[in-house]
Amino acid sequence: MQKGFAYTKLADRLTSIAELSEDDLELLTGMPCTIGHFASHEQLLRKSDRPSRCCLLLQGYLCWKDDNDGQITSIHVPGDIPDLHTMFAPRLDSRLSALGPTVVAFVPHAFFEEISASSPNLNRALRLLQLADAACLRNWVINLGSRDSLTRVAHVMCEITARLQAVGLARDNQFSSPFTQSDLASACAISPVHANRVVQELRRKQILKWQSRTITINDWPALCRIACFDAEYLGLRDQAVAMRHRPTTSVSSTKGAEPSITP
Amino acid sequence: MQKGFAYTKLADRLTSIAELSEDDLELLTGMPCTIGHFASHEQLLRKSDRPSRCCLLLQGYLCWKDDNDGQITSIHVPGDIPDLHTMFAPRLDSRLSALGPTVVAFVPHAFFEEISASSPNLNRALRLLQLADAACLRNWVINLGSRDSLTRVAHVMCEITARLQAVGLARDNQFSSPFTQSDLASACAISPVHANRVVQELRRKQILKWQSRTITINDWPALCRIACFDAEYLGLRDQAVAMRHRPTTSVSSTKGAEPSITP
DNA sequence: CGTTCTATTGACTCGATTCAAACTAAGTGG
DNA sequence: CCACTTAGTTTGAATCGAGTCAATAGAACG
Repeated sequence: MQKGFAYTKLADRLTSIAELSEDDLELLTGMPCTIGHFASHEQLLRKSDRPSRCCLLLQGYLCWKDDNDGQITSIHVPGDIPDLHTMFAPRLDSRLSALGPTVVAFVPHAFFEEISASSPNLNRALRLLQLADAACLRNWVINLGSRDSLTRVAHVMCEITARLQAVGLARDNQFSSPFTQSDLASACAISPVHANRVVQELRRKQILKWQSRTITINDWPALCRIACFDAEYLGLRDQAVAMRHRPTTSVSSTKGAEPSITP
Repeated sequence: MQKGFAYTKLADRLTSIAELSEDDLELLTGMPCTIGHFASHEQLLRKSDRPSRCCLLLQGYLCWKDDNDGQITSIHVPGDIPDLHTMFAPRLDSRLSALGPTVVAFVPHAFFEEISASSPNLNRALRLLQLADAACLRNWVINLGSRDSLTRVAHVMCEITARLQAVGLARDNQFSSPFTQSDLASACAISPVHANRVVQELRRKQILKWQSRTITINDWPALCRIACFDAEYLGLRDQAVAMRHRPTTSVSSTKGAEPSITP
């Protein structure tokens, strides 16, 4: 059951960026994995680790965080494989930590090697997954480099929302936010105090709500406008297509409700 | 002659990050390319382009620059292939421009596909080249996100120096700087005026000289200290090894002197 | 039901931006 | 070869966005 869940998450993500055949999806069902649960701020990978498996995020949020200053350099949502690059270069220069409670499927590097060798489609999809991460990084540089704090925060909100939606979550513009305002501040490279003031401004403008660990985007167009957000860099295909193999389910209900997997 | 020059640049760069056999190097010599010259601030790739070839930088500097705000997200030195990712996803989200006059070898995507298929070593080397770019991006995020202007500028200086040295340039801690202080400012996400003040501070502290389009690092250890620079993220192998197939030449003389290639 | 983590508020400070002007180097054409 | 033009660098003064510090309020958790 959990393995089937892991399969679904990966399939959703890969089909959001590349076209896969029925055979490709069939190959994915053979994915071996073990499930791991992590508490908020727990570290999945440290700088010294030399992993031989990847982390496929199933539920919650992960982030890459610099060892020295705690700067968050990327945020990941279910379906992502934040450490896919460890297949080719196992060296790490920062740590992978959980933002809120998370569920992860550990998949041996070997599996991805196999499917890359067997299917050109899957090989391409995995490469695009890596490129999407790189594109996000470039966008993150732009965000920190040339936008004021309000725009930055809005942009991070937009990115999270869009990426969740690409894998069938947050369809109603609402998603769970188990992370703190300090986490948001680390992502936007502003102080926690100022992050709070910006969030309040977004609330005052009726653009979003953030209460009881849930964020609701009330005015998506306005948020995008403030954020200068253009989803193109995410490399997503037509989103309707992306969900084709998986009819709409209750997944889109509030707080990122999911098949419950408890530790 | 020029083709041989292009071969050398690529070989230097690839051996700086991966071990290659004699056969691998032999394969590289078959690289087809056409040479292109560009003036300062000229654009090699625009957002709308869908290239079928890569740019191997032979001389000078290239940078990726955001279309909207001009933020520089990465800087490239000879031996780099800034647009290697266009092989897999030809979409661009920013523009590739020259920082100062540059010489570039255009290499068809097909060539890299061929050598990746023929040699696992080369395949790995090219993947590492992409990963090194991603690591630089992550580092760039940290630079903009959590360091003050002096540290940022120092860090960019360190990165350029280290990357030049990895391919046998700037061995005497001196290199040509055809870019302006405004370019440096765009890279560090500070105002041109402030960039100037920071450069002056580095000069006053006797850490570097910057005159007649040449930068000389007088106090490398001090610069690294200010910059919090640790070259590990560049993914370089032992630098002595990297240059093994190419005995020291006059390349290391001042101002990045090179076999002259004129338009 | 207290402890702890998170969010909120106000006052003060500071790094960096902006604007404007002056200065210098590097081309360009007569 | 010099006068003119243009691009780049340098300087000072005023301003502002964001950080810091410190104290309070509120929510979550055992």
